[in-house]
Formats: sequence, structure tokens, C-alpha cells
Amino acid sequence: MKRANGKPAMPRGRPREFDREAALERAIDVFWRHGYEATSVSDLTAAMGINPPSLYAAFGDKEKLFLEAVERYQQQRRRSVTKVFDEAPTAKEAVHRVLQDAARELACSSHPRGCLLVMSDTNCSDASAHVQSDLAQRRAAMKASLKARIDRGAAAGELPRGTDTATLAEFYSTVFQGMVMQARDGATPKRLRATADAAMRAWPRAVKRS
Amino acid sequence: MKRANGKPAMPRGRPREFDREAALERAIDVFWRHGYEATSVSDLTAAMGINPPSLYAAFGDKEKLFLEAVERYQQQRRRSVTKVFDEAPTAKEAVHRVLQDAARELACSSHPRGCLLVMSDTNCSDASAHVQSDLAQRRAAMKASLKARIDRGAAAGELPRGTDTATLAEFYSTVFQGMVMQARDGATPKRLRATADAAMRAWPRAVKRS
DNA sequence: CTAGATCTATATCGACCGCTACAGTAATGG
DNA sequence: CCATTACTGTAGCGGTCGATATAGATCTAG
Repeated sequence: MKRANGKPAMPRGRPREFDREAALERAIDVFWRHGYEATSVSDLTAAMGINPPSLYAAFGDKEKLFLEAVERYQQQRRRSVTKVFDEAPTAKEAVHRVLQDAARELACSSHPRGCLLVMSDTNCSDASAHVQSDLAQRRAAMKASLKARIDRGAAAGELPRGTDTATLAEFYSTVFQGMVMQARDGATPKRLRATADAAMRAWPRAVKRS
Repeated sequence: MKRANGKPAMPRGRPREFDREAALERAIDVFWRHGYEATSVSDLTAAMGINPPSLYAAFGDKEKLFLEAVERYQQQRRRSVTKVFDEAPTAKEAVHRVLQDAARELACSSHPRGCLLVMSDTNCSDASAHVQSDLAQRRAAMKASLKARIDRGAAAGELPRGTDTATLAEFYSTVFQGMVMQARDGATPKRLRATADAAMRAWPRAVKRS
């Protein structure tokens, strides 16, 4: 609820001293590294450079902070994927480029390995069921957007008649999630890239027409 | 340190009242469901039907209990996979059958979804680094045994010359781990099977010789 | 039967969890 | 200036964590 017009219209009282967005970025990094449950509020406040009351005033509680971190994280990823989906001339090339980008990003040294949406998926108690279902929805949405891009390619005649695009989307989602785990286990970008290239050999080939 | 000779040679003192192996099976189930860190000793004692001192006397501590559970779990899986590797006539069929078995087992209703070796992989703090490295070694061993089977097929001339068997093994390990995550997200055995079949289309084809 | 060992169950231990009450401080609008 | 507001850091809430001290019960060895 920041100001959006020309006038300052500062909120009353003493303004916040820390940068909310910068703090959120720090929180993303910690959650990315350790997941939701394994990250303590102490870890967060230490990394964000603030005290617990400031965290709770600015973000609500640990769960709201996590969900906001996930939303921000995913906005950035979605932008990148959407760009590839739009620019790639064919569905096959779109999928290939997304996997290649993943191979580079999942083991990039400038941020934690793996994917924030997957990092909190396992090793969780019943207490975080609400968070789990939110993450599951987001993963399902990713799969759906992948299927939509493949369907677009199918409509353009890029795929053999009767190709099961749902299965195809599910397969490449599976490969992506597997690559996340491989990255967690120390796979290099080069190894991940080789895996991505191997996966593309499963793309349906047009039956020879003669 | 049980007796191994003919004589009873009972250990001194009051014998344990609960069945150690049955309790371990219960522990496997709980760890399988929630992973290592997210499982509390209270969860374990409740499921095993024993009290904390009995657990610590019989298994050492939570970490030793987990490692023993993992070892027992993996022995069973290894036996199944080894059988398939030995019986399948070709490497391709071996890999296909392992993935098909996984599709059935990962979403089987008679036990928790997913794979115990993967369930504790994410969402973990630095405190369990020792456990993490143990699990990573086991996953690496699985990948190595897969590569060994593929190499055997390559030696038998089943694969095109110059095929990168390491990449092939890594790709199918990636698919398996991805299937684990899909199973966690509610994929049915039928959907997993479709994904496994899709993955087999990436198997190298012999170049036409004309 | 006694001595010794190890089981059982209860009742904690200190440490940390997510979270907040409190007091002091600093910036605002009027 | 004052009154209001919401920040700041400290200190601590009830609860749970992994792990144990303790005491009584129950087994074997001699």
C-alpha cells in the first residue's frame, strides 16, 4: 500500500528504516537454500538484518513472508519462461530452450542451487500443509502453461496427429523436476545440459509420409 | 550383536519386550512420509509403540535410527532393481522395466508416496548435513549401478558406437527423481507410466546402415 | 534367593521454535 | 511545540525439539 500518485502522501508515524524489497530478496535467498520449514525466523532476521518485530510488522508472519517470497521468485521465472515461449518459433524449440536455461540457472553460482518451488516440497510435517498445497498449485500451473505452449505447437501442425500433449507436458515437467534434484546433488551446468539434450530426443517425430 | 551359535547365550538382564524389526518398519514408514528433519522423536515413538528411552537404547539416536531405516529400505529396493537388471535381456528393456516398476510403486497405496531417499533431500537445515551426504552417496550409487547396466548393454553392441552411457544413465536417473516428485504431487500410476514410456523414446536408436 | 543387568514408564532437561509484549525512540501532521 | 503513530531492540511467552535422569519392574546368572 505504498503511495502511487505524485504527492508524497507519506504514511503517518515513523517510517520504516530498512528496505522492504531488499529484505525480501534476502529472505528469498534463505528460503531458497533451506526451504520453508527448515528456515527459522532467527535465520531470516539475521539474513535480513532486522529484528523479529520488524519482520512481523512488515510481512505478517513466517508463512506470509514465504508466500510473498515465492510469488516474487516465481514472477521473475515466469517472465523468463514466457519470453522463451513467445519467441521460440516452435514448441520443440521452446521446450528445449527452457530446459537449457534451467540447466544454466539450476547450478548457477550466483544463487542457491535448485528451485525454490521444489526446495520445500519434501521433508515437511503436517503443520505446513497449507504451504504445500500452495506450492503444488504453482507447480501445476507451470505444467499447465507448458502444455498450453505444446498445444499451440500441435495446433500449428508441428506434432504428429493424435499426439498426447498432456503426457508430453508431464514428461518435460518431470525432467525439469529431476534436473532440480540433480542440481541439488552437485550436477554441473554442462551435465544438466547433456541431460536436457537427451530429453529432447523423446520429442515426437513426424511419421514418414511415404 | 545377537547370538550366532547353537547355544542360546541369552544376553543378561531383562529382554526387550517389543519387536525391534517391527518397530524399525514403523520408523521407515514415518520417515518415508515426512523425511528426516520433519519427523520428530515423538512421531517415531508414537508410531513404533515404544517410549523414548527404549528407542535410544535400541537404536542409538534419531540419526542412527534413520540411517538404519534407509539401509533396510534400500536393501529391499536394490534387490528388486538388481533382479530386473539381471533378468532383462537388454539394457533398454532393463531401464524400461525399472521405470515401469517405479511408476507402480511410487504411487502405490500400500505405502507412502515417493522415495525415502528423496524425501529428506530438500527443506533441510545445516544440522543434518551428515545425513544429507549419506543420502547423496546412496543416490550416486544408484546412478552408478544404472550406468553399469547400460555399459553392459553397450558392450553387447546394443547401442550405437560412441554412445555416452554416463549421460544416458544420468538422464534416466533424472527422470526417476522427477517421477518421485510427480508422485508426491498426486500423479497416478497410469500417468507415471505414460511419463516412463515417453522417456524411453529418448533411448538411442541405431543409425540406419545404408 | 540374591545380585546384577536392562528393560519399562514418567518426568523432565536445556535449547530452540514461532511469535509478541514492552519500553524507548524518532518521524509525522497539525 | 505537541500529540500521534509506528518504528526500534530487548526480553520473554508457551510450546516443542532431541535426548536423559530417575525409579520401579522383570529378566538371567550363579
